[in-house]
Amino acid sequence: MDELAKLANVSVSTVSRALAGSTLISTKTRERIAKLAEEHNFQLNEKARNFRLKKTNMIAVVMMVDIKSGQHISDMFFLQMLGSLADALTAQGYDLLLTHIAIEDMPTIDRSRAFRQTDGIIFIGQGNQQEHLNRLADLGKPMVVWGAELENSHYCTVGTNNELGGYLATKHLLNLGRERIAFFGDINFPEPQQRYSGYCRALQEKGLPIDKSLQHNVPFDMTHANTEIHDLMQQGLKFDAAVCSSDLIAIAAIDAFNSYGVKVPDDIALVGFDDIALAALTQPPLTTVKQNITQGGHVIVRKLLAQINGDPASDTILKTELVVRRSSGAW
Amino acid sequence: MDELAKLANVSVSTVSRALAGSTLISTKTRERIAKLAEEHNFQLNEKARNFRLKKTNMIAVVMMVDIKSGQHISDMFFLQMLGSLADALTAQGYDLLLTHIAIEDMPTIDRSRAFRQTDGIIFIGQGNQQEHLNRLADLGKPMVVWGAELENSHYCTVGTNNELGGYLATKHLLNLGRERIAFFGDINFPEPQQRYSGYCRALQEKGLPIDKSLQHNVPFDMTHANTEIHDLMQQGLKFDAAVCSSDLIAIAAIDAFNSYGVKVPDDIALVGFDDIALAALTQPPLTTVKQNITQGGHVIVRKLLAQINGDPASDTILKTELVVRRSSGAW
DNA sequence: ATGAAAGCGCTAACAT
DNA sequence: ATGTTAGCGCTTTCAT
Repeated sequence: MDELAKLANVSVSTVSRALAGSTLISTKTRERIAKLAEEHNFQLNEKARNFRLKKTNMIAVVMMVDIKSGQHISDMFFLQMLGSLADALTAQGYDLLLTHIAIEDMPTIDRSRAFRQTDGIIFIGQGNQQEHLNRLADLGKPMVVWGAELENSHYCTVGTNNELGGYLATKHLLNLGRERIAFFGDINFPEPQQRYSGYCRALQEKGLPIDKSLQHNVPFDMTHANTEIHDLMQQGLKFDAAVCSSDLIAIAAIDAFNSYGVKVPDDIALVGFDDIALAALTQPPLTTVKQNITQGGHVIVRKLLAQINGDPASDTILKTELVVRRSSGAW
Repeated sequence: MDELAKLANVSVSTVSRALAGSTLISTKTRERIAKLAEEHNFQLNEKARNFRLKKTNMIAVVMMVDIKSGQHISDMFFLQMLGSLADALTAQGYDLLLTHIAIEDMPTIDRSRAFRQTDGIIFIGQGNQQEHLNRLADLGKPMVVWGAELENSHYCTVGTNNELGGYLATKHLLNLGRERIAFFGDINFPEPQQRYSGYCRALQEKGLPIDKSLQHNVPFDMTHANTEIHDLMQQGLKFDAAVCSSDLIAIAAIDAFNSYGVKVPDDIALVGFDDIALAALTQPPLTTVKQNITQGGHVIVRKLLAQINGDPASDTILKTELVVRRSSGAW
């Protein structure tokens, strides 16, 4: 910048202002400097700028990783969300710092570079870490969490209407004449829990009892989910339909059922959750509750930037709908 | 840090050195300062540090996005790789800056913050952008590309033995008595191209002719792949096996085949590529060429850090193997 | 409309 | 073993 100033026969301040597009500088000088910068391929030093402005123009996105499985909370869904966030952030001039954190390390996340070196932080999924997330939010860091809206959370959440999703899925199966409907999803986690609430509401509305033996805490990781559902079949669990807390769980279920000669949808009708691209191409294709990922990513970024600008940000619950394909036996 | 210095009755330099663990400082003082820092919850200002050291401790990971489809080059595989890279980088004290770039923007990537604000850059997949990648490498930026090793590339590549993978897949099918083997993968891209070479070698070894009508430039995006394979079936392409350039293409193929009443593996035997977690749970489960993603991520990071430290980094071709499951009809 | 000068928080060469 | 000092490249207040 110093060199540019010499070349243009002005001071560094003028160059700085010109490059920043300040109206204090005459249009002529501004253009002259812009041209020189271009010619000499001058690149502003971002590190110095960030340092001076105490900004980073970076947002951390945290993927929590399960200790046991070593797997991401929600594979393909997560990737699509990441793409959507990357797009939305780029459009706003922010970069995306991706952080891979084991759940066990959550207590010390506020000391991590990812936390300190960014202007805001996004969590995709809150796991069962509400307490830690509350603590972080109390530190005053701009923060948005994708997932279920919770009663006593101190942070801004954006998520699908999980309760409605669970309700729609279950009602769909009930309308098709299924009566013993299993629920596969870990209700110790907020999102599956809300989906389970919707499941219960649909049953109650129909005057059916809630049979707790039909709910199973199947994990999100598809390999482990598969093992778990195998075990259930082994134990002789009887049911004619299942609501799954993710599409990958549904896929894991189809495989487990096949091992026991149980056909989807004839013997067991299935509904998934997410509507990832894969859902349309499984055998059979999945009836599933759609989460609007693109919209979700954009809303998350909007809420986060609002906070960075000092504005309050309210929770958002996105609309959802059922996508009917063959796995539920509707046709 | 100024405050800490006052509290400890030493100079800032002493604090700086103590916190950096310099042996110049007596153990006693060092411990005293460490304790004070802890007590007062002192956090070193990374922005200032990075500025001063002209380092960022950040590595950019670029995901190229296809203009046409708006889809990532290779969904699930990509996510697993991302996780592996995030782990390896974190272990080395680096953060991961994720960049989502449309292929059309490759010409200007060297002006992006992602490029200028990081100590190194990783590309997952080189698409057909070899020229641009060469140009970037010539700029002297530490850089590693996951993908095929190419004759005239100026950059360091790490990748699977694609040729061998294609060979193993094809030979496996030939050994099972299949003779009209299709190849699904876009050979305008280096990796599918090398896999196709292996395919050709296996056929030639067996004394069979290369029938170009059996090779089709099916895209990586599974939805588009599905459409494409539908078309091929419609056109009445006759074959009894297929080597697919990714597991997702294989899954898309199974769905397309099912629409025409064609059964896998009875009517058509199938081999995929990647061995993503999903491959074991599709219907039928996929025989596939395994890419060792975890190892790949670690090697990429090692090669990149070598470059950052000024050492030369050579290309690496990782071992690969065939994982046999039901889709190839071996049992 | 432009320039001079201070300073962001840290590190490191140089001095003691 | 510790302190003094300069300076990284930029923005911005204050002066002109």
